Amino acid sequence: MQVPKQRSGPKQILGDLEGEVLECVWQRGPVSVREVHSHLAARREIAYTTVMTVMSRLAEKGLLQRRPEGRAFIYSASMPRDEYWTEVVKNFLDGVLQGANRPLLSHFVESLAADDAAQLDLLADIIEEKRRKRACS
Amino acid sequence: MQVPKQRSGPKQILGDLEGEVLECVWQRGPVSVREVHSHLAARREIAYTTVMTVMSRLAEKGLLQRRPEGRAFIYSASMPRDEYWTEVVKNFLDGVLQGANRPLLSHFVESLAADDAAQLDLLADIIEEKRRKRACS
DNA sequence: GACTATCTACTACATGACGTAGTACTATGC
DNA sequence: GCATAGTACTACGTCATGTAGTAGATAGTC
Repeated sequence: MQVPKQRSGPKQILGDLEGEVLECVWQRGPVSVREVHSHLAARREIAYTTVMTVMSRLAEKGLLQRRPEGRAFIYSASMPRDEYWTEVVKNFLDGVLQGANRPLLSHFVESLAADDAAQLDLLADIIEEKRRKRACS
Repeated sequence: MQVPKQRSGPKQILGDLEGEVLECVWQRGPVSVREVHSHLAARREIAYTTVMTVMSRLAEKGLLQRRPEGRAFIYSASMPRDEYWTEVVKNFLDGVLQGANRPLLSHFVESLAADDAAQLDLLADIIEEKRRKRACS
């Protein structure tokens, strides 16, 4: 039995191409449509106007900002990658962590430790802090 | 600037009605379409066949299982709520926690503590465990 | 000026997911 | 036979996303 797959990375709550575009803007921005298109087209065929439409829609959604420069628009991300992800995770966790159980927390810690053991230490520090703060109130 | 809203609860990766149906099956299952329909219809107008379709689709997706009983089907959830949520969160976090940073972790801990301070202790325990395990290897 | 390249605005289509729900058919009970 | 109950089948609308062509305007080059 397969649980429906959550998408990962910036694609989380965006379409695949949207996520790819956003990632590109984070890495290279401020950028024009042409630049993003060049970058994407290096790997596959995609029409210029497809890229342009997606960027325009992302701007409508507020994830990208744009300013005119000559005849073109220059796009930048509306928030840094870290900030975006913090918000995404925040929203997700706020809805889910009520009644978190041990297997869930266990998995969370494992995911963290798998990447970088320093994260575990960081998390432990944060928790100590919070518990200290709690003990004082 | 508003980050697109993540949906919360069982609705996370399902539609609204799908999530509601799944929740109903968890609470009352094994159930027939009629029972789920009665429960949902208590609060608003909804056609029997709408409920039936949604349940049928959830079964196709593998989230519900069904067995014939007389002319009807009896539906059950394919996995318990906890298990489902663990999987959902697992998939989400696996894609996101690479390069987790301090603000993100801070928020995570805060979300946890806001609900139930016991969770913080539980998490601290789990971390200690993992760090001990790490120190032994 | 003509031509070419570049860019956006405008437009449109397809697909899939989801919610919605009626109709037809069948089986069962009275 | 009639009424009820249940599924199969069917269909439609909306929305999000990916896809991309065309038209028109602008700028640069010859």
